[in-house]
Amino acid sequence: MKDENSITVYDIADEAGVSVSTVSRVLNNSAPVKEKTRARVIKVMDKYNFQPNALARSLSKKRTKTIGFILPDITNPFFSEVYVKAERAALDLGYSIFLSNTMNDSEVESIYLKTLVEKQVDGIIFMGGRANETRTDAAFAEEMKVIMKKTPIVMINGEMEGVDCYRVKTDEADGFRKGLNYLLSLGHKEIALVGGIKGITSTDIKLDIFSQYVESAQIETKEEWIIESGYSIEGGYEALKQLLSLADLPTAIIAINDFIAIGVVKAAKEMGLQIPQEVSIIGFDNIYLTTIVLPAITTISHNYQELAAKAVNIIDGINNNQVYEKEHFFDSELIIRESSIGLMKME
Amino acid sequence: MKDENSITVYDIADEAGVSVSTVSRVLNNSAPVKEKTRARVIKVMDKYNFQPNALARSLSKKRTKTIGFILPDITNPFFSEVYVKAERAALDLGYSIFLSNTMNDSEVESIYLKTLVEKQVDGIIFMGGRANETRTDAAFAEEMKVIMKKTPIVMINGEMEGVDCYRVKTDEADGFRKGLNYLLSLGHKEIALVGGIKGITSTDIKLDIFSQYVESAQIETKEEWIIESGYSIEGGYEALKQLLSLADLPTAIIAINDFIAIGVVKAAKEMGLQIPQEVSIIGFDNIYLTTIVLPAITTISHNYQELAAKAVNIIDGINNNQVYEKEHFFDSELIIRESSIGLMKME
DNA sequence: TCTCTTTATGGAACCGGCTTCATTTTATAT
DNA sequence: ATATAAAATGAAGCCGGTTCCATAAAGAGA
Repeated sequence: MKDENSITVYDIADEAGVSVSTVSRVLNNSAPVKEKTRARVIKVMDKYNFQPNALARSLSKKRTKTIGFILPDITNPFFSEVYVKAERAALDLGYSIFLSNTMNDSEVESIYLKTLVEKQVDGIIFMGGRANETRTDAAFAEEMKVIMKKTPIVMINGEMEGVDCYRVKTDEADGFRKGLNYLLSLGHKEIALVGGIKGITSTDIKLDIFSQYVESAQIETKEEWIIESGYSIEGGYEALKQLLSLADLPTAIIAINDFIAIGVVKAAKEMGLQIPQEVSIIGFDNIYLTTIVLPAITTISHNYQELAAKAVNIIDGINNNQVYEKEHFFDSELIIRESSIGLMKME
Repeated sequence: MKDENSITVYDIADEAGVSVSTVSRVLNNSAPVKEKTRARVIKVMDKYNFQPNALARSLSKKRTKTIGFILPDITNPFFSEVYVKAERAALDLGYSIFLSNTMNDSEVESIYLKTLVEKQVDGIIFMGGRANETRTDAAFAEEMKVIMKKTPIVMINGEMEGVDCYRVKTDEADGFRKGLNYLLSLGHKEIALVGGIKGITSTDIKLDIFSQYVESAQIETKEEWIIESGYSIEGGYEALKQLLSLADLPTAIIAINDFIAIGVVKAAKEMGLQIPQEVSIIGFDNIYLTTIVLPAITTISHNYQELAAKAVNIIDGINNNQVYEKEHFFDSELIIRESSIGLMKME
């Protein structure tokens, strides 16, 4: 008897007195096998606890049932929440996922990209980092294009100039409007927009909508109330301090994302500003942290589940010769919690 | 010219006028190649943007440069923070990681285990879930043993009865003593222990130490102050409510982990109990959430970096025929923040 | 210039599956 | 029982690398 750890189809075939073709057939149910023969083969497989070597299979099938997922930082709940949904969808379809944290290091990003391609992944899902900068360096776009010839790339909530990959995304414009409309419905008119970085898709979209509301006079704002302070808790923290140094405050703040909103809440608490009694605030993304801070933050929720599942489905589909649209939008939803209240109730 | 997406060493060899052996040599630097020849081969490779197929390489080398990482939930910062460190260590050694979220579903866990083995990973890192239940079902232990014959398994901060895999772990006993000693040094004596589940290693260790302190009369506690309420924020939340229903309160609470501590803080805020003025609290793990709540939570920090790196190094080493101890301990550190203050200052 | 090494290179088998095509076996119809 | 169609199985090559072994080329010493 051979070393039990390297049993191959040949060993199984030998002992069962059949050919490897037959073993392969029972393994994959790829063609009819007489019941008696099948039973015999299975018995031998069980005896040795046979597990086929996926490398060999993938090599010949040219499919690995593997997906690469690239994101900047999995400890960031915004990314991890999409990731787990994607992983679940992948599991259902029999895929495993190589997770690649780039930590926003473009060199690391390139290394991972290269590795994933060498490992013959069936597709790559890209989220955040360089993948959602509106403008990107030409070299990187070129890199992506070369990969796309061979491996489908799906971008989640991102857009990359000059790269025509698949994109699944929340309709952020619509979601942002939902947030704004909610504030308006509460009677707010003097609104600040906090957070973001110009040149990043998710910021640009929101800035744009905000301007439209201002132009149509639905919102009254001031230049100093639009604070471009990134995407982090610290960014929100600093922004509120900055706001508090001004002569007059808005009655409501809409944050670029939940981290910013959380930072604002944290700063408010430290500086004795009451939320929502003195200022209402609304976030974006509905990461679970919004429920553990006090007050829990009203926010806009993505359809994580659908979004992630779609990304995975596209990759699976492409590998089965299906054809997909390049762009797919998903709904968002207003999640009302405690950080925003009607203007009347305030103060 | 062939389809540019499936260039092989044979194509390179042809065009460069050498044999595949030579191409392989320049690819791996596995044997000397005359400078002129090497240059010629590299030139052709560059021309076609050649990327070797890692499947084929792994098949023949019997090494995949791939690690499987199994944990219950990557959205949980406790796990994700270790994960990213492991991923970084892996990247440095040229490994990719298959991340597998089990969501505590043992069926999913088994599927992943099977898949990872079929994909021929060079090793599996296991964290949480069934992997740290002191007692586990025999079938699962058996499953693990079969895998271990072929694939090294490293457990992080876990222990599984009857499974003699590699283990890297924080010295939780020592860490917990650090926490307890700190509270004592602040003058606390009446202390509650909140959270955990008996039968899980990290709980059992702490309960044990706590008892020792009680027996040696360093701590005065009551039966009702020891509340086994799991590992979640909700668990901490409920536990504090329970404590508040009692006739008398401890002056300090030591939580099984940071989530519990955060839940306690949240409940305290809602119920008007001042922390740390009325009760001090200390957590365990040093997840980053401890810094975003108010008051920021005093806690015990693991040496994530070292822990994760060790797990990866062991797998890499075993694959290079090195020999390692089965168990490796790492230091912890007391992180003093604002949730605990001296007994004198309280009230 | 002619052995004797040393260094470079090529040929072919191998890693462990899958798949096409040919062949044998079995079932169906006459 | 015989011709014919259908089902089951086997043989061999392929997927794309690596590596051992043998041969050829280059360099060293006499």
